[in-house]
Amino acid sequence: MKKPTDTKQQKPGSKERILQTAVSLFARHGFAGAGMRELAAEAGVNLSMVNYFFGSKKGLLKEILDSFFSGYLAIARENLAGAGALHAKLERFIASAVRYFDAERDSLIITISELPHDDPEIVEHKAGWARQMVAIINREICLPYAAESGQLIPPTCLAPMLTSLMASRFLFAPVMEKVTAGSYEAVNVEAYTKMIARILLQGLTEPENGAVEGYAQK
Amino acid sequence: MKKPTDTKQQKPGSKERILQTAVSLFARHGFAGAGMRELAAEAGVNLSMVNYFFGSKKGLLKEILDSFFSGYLAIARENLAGAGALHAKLERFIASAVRYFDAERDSLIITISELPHDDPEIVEHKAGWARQMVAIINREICLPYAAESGQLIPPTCLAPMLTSLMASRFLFAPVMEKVTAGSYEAVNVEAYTKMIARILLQGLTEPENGAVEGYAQK
Amino acid sequence: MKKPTDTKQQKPGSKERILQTAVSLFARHGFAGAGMRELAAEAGVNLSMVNYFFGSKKGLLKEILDSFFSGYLAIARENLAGAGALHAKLERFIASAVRYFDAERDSLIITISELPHDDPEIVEHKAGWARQMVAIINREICLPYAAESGQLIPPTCLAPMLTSLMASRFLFAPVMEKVTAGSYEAVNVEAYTKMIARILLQGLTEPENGAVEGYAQK
Amino acid sequence: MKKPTDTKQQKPGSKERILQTAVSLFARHGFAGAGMRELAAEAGVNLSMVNYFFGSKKGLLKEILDSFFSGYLAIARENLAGAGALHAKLERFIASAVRYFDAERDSLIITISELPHDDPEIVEHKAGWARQMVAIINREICLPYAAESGQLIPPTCLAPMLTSLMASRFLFAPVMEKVTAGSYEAVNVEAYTKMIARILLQGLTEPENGAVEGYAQK
DNA sequence: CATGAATGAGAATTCATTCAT
DNA sequence: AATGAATGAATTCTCATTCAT
Repeated sequence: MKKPTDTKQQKPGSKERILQTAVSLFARHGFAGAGMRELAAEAGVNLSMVNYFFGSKKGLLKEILDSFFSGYLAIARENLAGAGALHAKLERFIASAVRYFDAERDSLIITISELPHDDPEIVEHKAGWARQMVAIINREICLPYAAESGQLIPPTCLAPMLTSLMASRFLFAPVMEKVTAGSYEAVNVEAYTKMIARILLQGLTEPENGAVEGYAQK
Repeated sequence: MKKPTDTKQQKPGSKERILQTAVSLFARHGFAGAGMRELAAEAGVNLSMVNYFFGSKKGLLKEILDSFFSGYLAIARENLAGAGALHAKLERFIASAVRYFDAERDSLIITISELPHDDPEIVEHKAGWARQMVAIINREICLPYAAESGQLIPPTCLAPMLTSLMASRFLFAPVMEKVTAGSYEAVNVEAYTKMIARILLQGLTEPENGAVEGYAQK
Repeated sequence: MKKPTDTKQQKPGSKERILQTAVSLFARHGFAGAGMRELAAEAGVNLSMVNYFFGSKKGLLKEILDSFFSGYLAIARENLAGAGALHAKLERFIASAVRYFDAERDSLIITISELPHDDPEIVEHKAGWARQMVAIINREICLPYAAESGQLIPPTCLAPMLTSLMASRFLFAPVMEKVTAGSYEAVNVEAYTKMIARILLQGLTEPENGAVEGYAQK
Repeated sequence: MKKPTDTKQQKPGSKERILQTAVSLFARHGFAGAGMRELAAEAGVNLSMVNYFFGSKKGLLKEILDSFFSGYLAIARENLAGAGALHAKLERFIASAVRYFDAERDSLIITISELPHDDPEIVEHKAGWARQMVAIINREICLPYAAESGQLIPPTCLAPMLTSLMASRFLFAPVMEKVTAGSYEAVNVEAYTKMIARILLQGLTEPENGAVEGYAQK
């Protein structure tokens, strides 16, 4: 029945298409605000297929969260673990994470936006991932930092701070685009990464070197 | 005939009660995820009264956003404007803003969580407030900072960064509470404020003085 | 939206204003389709006033029906009763009735459109008026006509026919205006009256004289 | 799995059953006055099925209007087009149309009753059909009649007149039944058709032949 | 006369999900 | 793997009406 030459037949990859469409839709309307009818229509798939593949709407959300968290966690592990100066590791981590956030904007938005909501099933799911993340931050940043500086920053504070700071650009994007009438993207991701790294490592005061280069000013 | 104080009416403050309940409910379930039935029940009010007072569910959201944004904006104006060293003003602003975020946790969560969603009516509403905030940040922080350091940070980047950083604790709270099994609040707001101010002003490296005091460790 | 000479205080005649607004509103949206909120707003009156004056929405409808029917009945009585040739009386009646329909378009539309609907309370109300109308038509048209021609047309057939025929222009107006793109009114009421009288008295065949004068052709 | 003897199985034809029930219900209560709950209950169908099949309440109305108009239009085309004397064609048309109106009473009532209401979406829908009807009336009646008699009757006047006249019996039926206490149907459809044809072709005056036979009086 | 708050039922529509095919 | 019909609860919002002031 399958005709590979038939252009109308693009059935292969329904599951993947549902997932991608869901990511886009949940990011745009929020999880609760997105409808499965719209999802099915936009993915070009029969409505029942969503439940067939993912069990339920929540199942879809979990898969998206899992995918995002596991990627984020992997980046943290790769860049923060091992030997090396703390500030160098942090710089590497920020660069990788921001690049990841940029590539997975929609998943990031879903994850962050759904964070405060209190569906117990979902909260526990997120907590599982967060625990791992907090452990890494604690081991690789907080403890070394306390050792060398004497200052103790709890990882349950630092992890949110770091993540929020790096995510800010993407969370606020839709509004900021309206504010600047479209020129928001003028600051590219590399410049954005440098800003964050500088602020996080040196703070806003006492700049030692010149202006950040790499982002155009219109 | 208007009496600002409580009158002898049988249902004192229905409108106010609806608003407060909505804030709590939207923060817990998200705007789309909250139902007006539940809202009415929780506020002890007839379902129709919501529409009677606020026109629609969106009207309710707008009122919440307006209230939060106007307070945030006022704090920015009060603490950032006028003479004084940049870092001192920033420190003041952070202290006030975090205190405000803490007092208005739910409204903060609603505002931040709804930021990326794309209802045109709401986006434009938020953009109006954001424009004002960006203008202040630009005038009071970005421009002075560029003058003294030569570094240019666009206000459309800095405003989200600042806000996200200060909001992180509250955004992640429900998940972090699960992670630390309830001891998240052990870090009090003052300590949190100091952390943010230090990071923002001095960065994570080159600590000059001792550990942050003021938050207990269990 | 506001008349410059008129102040906000236009309270005299609230009842009358409600009635006129209701006529217009019911004609536009149908009785069931019109809302009392809209009515109150359009009449510039507090919602409760409608019930205060008319008891209920149905009471308002009854008053409108009564007003229209009584006028129609009076015209029938005035023009059909008494001596004179049948065709002369009919001609007079048609002229008066069409003029009346034209002046009371909205009430006519309400009356005709609500005719088939089956609210028992309203049906009985209408039947009361219809009975009187049928009696007149029978006495003044059907019986004389049967006497002179031998043909018996039941008044319960003739009354609807006459009324429908004369009302057709007004019933179909909104649609016909779209059909002819606004030039529907080019045929004025006098010409329309003559057409109906001619058709009713002589039929479409065997015309004896020239074209109807009095309506412009674009 | 199918049990042909199972009387519980009444699933086939849900869509058709909804349509028929809607016709009956809209005719009884008017479009706005009819509720979809009642419709679903009466059709023995889940409430959601209405939207599933017809998209919306309006969609249902459109389908009813389309069905009625297309039948009416077909009758006009079949009976009025082609060669033959005008009066003969008219007589044929009236006979067919009245028979059609009789068979589709409810749809007729819906169509006529909703004519004056001003939902733009519906008005345009109706205007599309009316345009076609007017064109036929013009080509097949008005123009030939003007040619042979010198009298010009605009089709936008004649089409409503004809339709109203033929519809009068059905529009007024519920009220007239109350007036005559049930004997309204005594005048059967054939007699009614003859009356209309006679009036339309010869008028009420100058009867040449005897009384109309064919309707019994009980 | 007039108002504004309040009510409870009901409006149409959409929801996520299921099931038989 | 895929479809379309079906379900029943839930959605937001509007309805006509009432009542105390």
